[in-house]
Amino acid sequence: MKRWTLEDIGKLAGVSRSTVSRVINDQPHTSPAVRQRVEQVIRETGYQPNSAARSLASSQSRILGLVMPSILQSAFADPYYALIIQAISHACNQHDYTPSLFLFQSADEEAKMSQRLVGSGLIDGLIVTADTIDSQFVQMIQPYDIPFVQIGRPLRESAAFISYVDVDNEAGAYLAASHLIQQGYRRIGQLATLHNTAGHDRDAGFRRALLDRGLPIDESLIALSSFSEASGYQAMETLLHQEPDAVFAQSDAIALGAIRAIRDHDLRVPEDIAVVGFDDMPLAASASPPLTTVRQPIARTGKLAVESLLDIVQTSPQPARHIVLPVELVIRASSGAVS
Amino acid sequence: MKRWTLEDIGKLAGVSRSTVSRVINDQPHTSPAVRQRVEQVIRETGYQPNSAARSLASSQSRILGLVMPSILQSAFADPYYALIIQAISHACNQHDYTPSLFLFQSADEEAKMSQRLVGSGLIDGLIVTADTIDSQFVQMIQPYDIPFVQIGRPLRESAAFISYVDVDNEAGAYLAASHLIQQGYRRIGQLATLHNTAGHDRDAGFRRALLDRGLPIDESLIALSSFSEASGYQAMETLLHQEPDAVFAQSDAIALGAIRAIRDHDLRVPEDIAVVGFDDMPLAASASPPLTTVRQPIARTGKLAVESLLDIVQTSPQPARHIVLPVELVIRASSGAVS
DNA sequence: ATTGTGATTGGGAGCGCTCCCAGTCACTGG
DNA sequence: CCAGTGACTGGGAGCGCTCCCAATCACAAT
Repeated sequence: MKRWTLEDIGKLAGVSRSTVSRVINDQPHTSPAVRQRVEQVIRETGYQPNSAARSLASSQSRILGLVMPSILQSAFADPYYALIIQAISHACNQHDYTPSLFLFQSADEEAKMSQRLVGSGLIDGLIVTADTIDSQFVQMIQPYDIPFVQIGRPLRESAAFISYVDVDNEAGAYLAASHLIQQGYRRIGQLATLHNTAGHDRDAGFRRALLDRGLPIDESLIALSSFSEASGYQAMETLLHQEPDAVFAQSDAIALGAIRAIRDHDLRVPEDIAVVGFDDMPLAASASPPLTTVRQPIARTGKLAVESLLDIVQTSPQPARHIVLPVELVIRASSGAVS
Repeated sequence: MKRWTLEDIGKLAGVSRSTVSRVINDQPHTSPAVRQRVEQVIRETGYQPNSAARSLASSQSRILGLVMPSILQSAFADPYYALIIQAISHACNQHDYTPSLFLFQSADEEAKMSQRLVGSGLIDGLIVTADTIDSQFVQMIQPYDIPFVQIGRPLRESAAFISYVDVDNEAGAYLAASHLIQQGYRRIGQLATLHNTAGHDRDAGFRRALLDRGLPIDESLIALSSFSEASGYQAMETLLHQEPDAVFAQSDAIALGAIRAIRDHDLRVPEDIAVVGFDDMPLAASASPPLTTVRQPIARTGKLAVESLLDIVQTSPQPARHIVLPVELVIRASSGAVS
């Protein structure tokens, strides 16, 4: 299978390299007749432009980097990442961009790779799921003027200069907690992760809901967890000593772990303890009992991250944009509201 | 931050473009003194070779494609994929390659993208997690002589000409079933997925174990599932009617779903029904009860896939290589062998 | 018929690298 | 002392595209 070049195609179609290029790039100034002939030849030959040559000449690679810094290592198994990766991949496909993956296993690897990442022109832009460590990684890439957007609000004050896409974690947690309060629960616990801004914001929303309804905030009812099922299980076991009548888990994985812990201690959900999660993962609907949770639009998040990034890549520098997507409460059996 | 070129660096170090190139690519025929001076300048300037130019001149992109065809869509949330992606990413980092992700949402997208994928020279090689649909995708890319390896044995007879890395699914299932038999269970069910070769091989191992011990194979004790927790739950509910005393689930996710179903029906694991899974996902150890399962070396699978692929990329055509990794049975409480 | 206008078209000049060959240099052996 | 031998080094010639400008052409206006 021969490797065709623009010149070859031009020769076959009886036109010049330039004209073929115009046809391929959908540029104006080509007569319909010529265009058609060229397209015909391209179809017949199965010609594909060489991407290296394109990149070199245009200094655009049409590759986007998807960066997940080292901290996430353990949490990476959370289906959230699978979904966000899927969404980003799909958006890239649609825009004829290629997503490349950069998972760092250690700070060293992170430092070494990020140099190469931004200096070599390999990628046109970066999507960073940063969380806690944005400080390091983002600061490292700042000097290079490479376009990037974060998924999730950055922790640092530099946030104003950084474009990001996030969901309204605070409002979501507020909804979740309010719902529990409305159901009549009073000793409402929280399984919190303060590792990242999502965790902080959810914590803030939780507290605001309690305050709004005049409930006291009992710190002993807040147990720390990380974003995993196993960790949720452990945190819930601790929390059980405080005898909560309901619990807001900062993610569905945590909630599932909590439910397992509750049941292992011969208590029932929601009769003894109601549970609300966050994320609305596919598993939430089919859990036992079906999980009341805050649905966040993961697919939209990924899509918007790609599209914002492309906007920045394709136009000149522009002010940072901050997108915050709404969330909604999905009420199922685990919070006692439906039988 | 200036974009340096080889020529710039050469000028600064008082040598030619070619010499700098030799230093960067670790080629011989450069005096230590010169080499050192050049390296010094590179360090000071933070020079990074332009990858587009490199690719164009060398016709090597140092990018590897990771392809997950459309069928997997739904199953993608299985932590297996997160782990394999992590392993591949890590191996790529180590070898200075960049992994790019190609997830196809539909057969159309698959067809359209795969053209671009193999024709444009964007990638040096492909890792395909193919399963059922290998027939289509692999056949599509065969004509282009692009190097690729599959993860998981191909279904088709063309298997002999395709390089792959797989785990010994048959032996694993055999171990699992034998273990149950040895524990004294007799009505042993299976939650099977026949979607891919892994499923077929596990089924084969399961049957061989029963035959070897002189147990009858009762088809009504085999329920079909796909690779998800929810699906495992449903399949187990069906299987419950047959009153098995033990069940082999073809994946941990399925096993977890099965356990949930069993408990929802007020039965106990392992007292009423013993459960064995497959994969040894992180969750398996911390499940309730901890899950007896077949551990497969996912990280090694990914690493070997990358390394086999690089072997093919970097050397001339060679016979297809078939790697089958061993698995081991990890005995925990869910099979009744330990309290 | 002549000039002007805008839409098309062709080709030169790179993009920054690798590959290859020819040239340079210091030594060696005859 | 000179050809012969290596180890180095420099620079030409692309890789296959995009970008830009000059050239061409058809057609309308003068």
